[in-house]
Parts: sequence; C-alpha cells; structure tokens
Amino acid sequence: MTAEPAGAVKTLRPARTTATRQKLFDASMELIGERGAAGVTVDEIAAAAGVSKGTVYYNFGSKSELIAQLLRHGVDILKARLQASTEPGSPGQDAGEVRDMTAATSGDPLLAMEAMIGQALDFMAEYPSFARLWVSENWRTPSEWQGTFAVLRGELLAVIGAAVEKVALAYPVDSTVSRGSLETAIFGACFVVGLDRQTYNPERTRDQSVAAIMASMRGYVLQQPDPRG
Amino acid sequence: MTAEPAGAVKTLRPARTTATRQKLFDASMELIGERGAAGVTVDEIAAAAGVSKGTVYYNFGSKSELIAQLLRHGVDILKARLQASTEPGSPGQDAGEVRDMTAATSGDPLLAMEAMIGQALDFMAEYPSFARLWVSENWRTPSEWQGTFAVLRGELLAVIGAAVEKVALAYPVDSTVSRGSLETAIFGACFVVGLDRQTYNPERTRDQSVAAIMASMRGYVLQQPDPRG
DNA sequence: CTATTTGAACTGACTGGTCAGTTTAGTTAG
DNA sequence: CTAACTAAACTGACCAGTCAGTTCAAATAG
Repeated sequence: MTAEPAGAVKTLRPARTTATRQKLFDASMELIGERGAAGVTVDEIAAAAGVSKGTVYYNFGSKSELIAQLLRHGVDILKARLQASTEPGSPGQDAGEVRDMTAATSGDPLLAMEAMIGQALDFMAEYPSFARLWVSENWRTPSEWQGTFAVLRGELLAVIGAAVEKVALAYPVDSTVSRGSLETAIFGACFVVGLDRQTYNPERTRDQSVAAIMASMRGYVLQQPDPRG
Repeated sequence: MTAEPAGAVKTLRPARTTATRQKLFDASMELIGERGAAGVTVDEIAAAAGVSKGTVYYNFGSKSELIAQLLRHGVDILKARLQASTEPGSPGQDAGEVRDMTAATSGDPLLAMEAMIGQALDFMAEYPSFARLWVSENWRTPSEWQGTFAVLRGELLAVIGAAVEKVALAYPVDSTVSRGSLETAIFGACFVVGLDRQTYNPERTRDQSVAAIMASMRGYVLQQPDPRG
C-alpha cells in the first residue's frame, strides 16, 4: 500500500493495465497541472488518455485516489533523481535516462549539493505540471491528500537533509541557522525558482537558477578558505 | 481600472459598500485559502460574509472578478508592509498598525533586508490564506488571472529588488549570481517557508525562518569584515 | 489444432446532484 | 430619494460516480 519495490509491481501487473495507468498518469499530470485538481473533470482526463471514463474508475476507484497515486508517482521519479545525483551508482537499477553524476560529486559535499539542486531544477523543467500540482495542493488544510503530502514531503526532505548533513560535517557552518528551516527554504526554492523560470523568465539559464539557490548554502557555511588539506 | 490610489477610492465610496466589500474579502480569503478558488461556491462566500448572493454580484459582477480584486487587495497590504520596513515613515499615510522599523533599518542595507523578510513572514503568518491562494494560482497557465498575477508579481519584485540593490551598492557582491534569480528565490522562499511553518512546523520561530532565508543574502555578499568604517 | 469458457479490462449512457449566474419584487440605510 | 442590499426562486450547464453490457487474450477441453 505504501511504497512497494517498483520493479516487482510493474512486472507482476498485466501489461495492458500498466500501459493504461501510465497513459492516465501522463494525461492527468498535464491537465491537472494546467487547471488544477478541481478544475479538471474525469471525463477530460479519460478522453486525453484515450480511454473511457469507466476505465479510470476501474483502475483507481475515484478521482481523489488517481491524484494521490499521481503524487506518489511523481515523487518516486524526483526522489530517484535526487539520490542518483549524490549516491554512487546503485546496483540493480537501470539509470539509463539519468546521467551519472558521481564523478563530479564524489568529492566535495558542496558540489554534491549543487548537482542535486541542478537535478531538482531539471525535474521541474521536465515535469512542470507536477510542480504546479504540488505547490497548489501542498499547503491546503484540511485537504484530501493531507496524509499523502506529509509522507511524500518527509521522504524528499530526508534526501535533502542528508546532503545538507554532509556539508555540515565537512565544513564549519553557521549553527544559528536551524537545519530544518534551511532545508525547507532550499526545497521550496527549487519548486518556486523552477516554476518561475518556466512561467515568467524562460530566458534565465539553469545555472543561474542553481547559483541563486546555492547562495543560501554558501551563506550557511562559515568563511574558511578550504576545509580539507 | 488598474491601480487607483487606495485612499481616494475608500473615502469616495459609501461606508456601507466599503464594509460589505471588506466582509466579502475576509470571508472569501479564508474559504478560498482553505479549499481553493474552484472548490468554494459563491453561495458559501456570501453566507460566510453574512450578505446575500445578489450582493456579491452587485459589487463584483462575477466570482472571477471578486478573486482578482482579492489578489490586488492582499498585495496592497503586503507591499505596504514591505515598504514600511525599509522606507522612512511615509507622510500622509496612517501606518498605525504597522510598527515603525526605520530606527532599526536606517543604517545597514543587510539589516533592512532582514527587517523586510521578517515583515514578509509576519504577513504570511497573518494572512496564510492569501499565501495559499497565491501559490495555488500563480503559476497556472493559461489562467483567468494571468494578467493580474503578472502585474502584482512585478510590483512585489520591484520592492524586493530595490532592497537587494541597496545591498549590492553597499557591499561587494557575487556578480556571478543573477540579480533576478536571487530576487525570485527570496520572494518564493518567503511564501514557502511561511506556509511550511504554519502547516508542518509550527514550532519553528519567526527568527529561525528569517535566518534561513537570509542565508542566501549572506551567500550573495562577498566575505569582507565590514564595508563601512 | 479448433472450439469453448473465463474473467480481467474496458465501455459509455445514465443518474442525481451541484453550481454560476439571473431575475424580480421588495427592504433598508444614508 | 436612491444606491445598496435582501430573499428566494429559477435556468442551464456541468460533473462524479454507477452499472449493465462488450471485448479479447489466455486457459481449458475435445
């Protein structure tokens, strides 16, 4: 019910269902990102996915559950990319589409942070609709997806937290800055800067955006020439 | 049609109308912040405001226009507070409710930035529903309020930009960081950190949040002991 | 190899309800 | 006196969820 190993589910489930669910994910991500969860009808989603309305209910049971699983789906992708940017190549997983960045990041934790923020911004550029859905519904209270968001948010913050932790171990940092608040600020800035770039400032480069968010990390570490000999 | 001087409109309009509009703003801000613009009905808003449905249409003409004016209303409040935190007391305006902070900010532009971010976070705490409405609809495209958002966003970014400008004049700054991206990151971080605090981390203090956002400013200025003698 | 059965996946018309916006005849407050 | 507001009924469009029926690939039988 929570998070099963992705590989197992996929191969066990009949091919047709998997394809249908993927089509529904793609279609609803697009439509919901544009007009919001409440602004899109199940009929529209079904039509855009090229299936009938009944299929939506056969596969997901309700509009609400479709959206919950859509959120989980998107977070799985984002989390995998963030982790791929800092961990050494994980065995048994095909990381075909995600560029291996371990060469650039195996050394300095600050460079690892930078790679991770870059991955986050790439994700926002590739799935802007997911980012819009997230910021639209995340802070709603009470909400149908309150519990879903709490879990997913925790998973993503844990990944960011681990990267910040490594920086804090390798460098002298400003201990007056609360770790949690900083992680929240970085996490949120990735969404907001990514969305703003797409909506209002398409001319801004990926690197400019990364640099702006990284400024907060450079402000967090105390000024010392180099921590390692 | 765009932005008339707030004072003029208020005093010219009959007292009853002003009171009615204010009640409708308060009620719809609350409801829309909780359940989203599409999730709230005009009947609910009218009932919560204690007026009849007809009054909503008499005053605003449509649900959409009510929300557009609600956005303008909220931005006027936020902008006034941000400016009050950096400008010397503006003549002719009663700033009764906003604490005068000029004493603390007339000197260092970095302290002025800090005061401004503090004001922004106070605003998010006081009007969380406005913040939710903003992040819910801001990046929707195409949207009913696309034009409204573009204008309001520009006004707010101009205020932040002026404060960043003063820092850049008083301190040596990292010129590889794009000014616009940095402003966007700070602007967005205020919303996101403010909302996150209210939704997920009520135990975090205002000062922790300010410090986390200010980290990006400290990372922006290059390390020099003190710019002024 | 062909015929039959099975059941998961899918279809789309239909239902019951909701909601934005309108209208009208009357009331209130400045 | 009149602009602002009320109360309630009404329209027409829209929509989440349901369900009886259809498809088809794989399993089983002959």
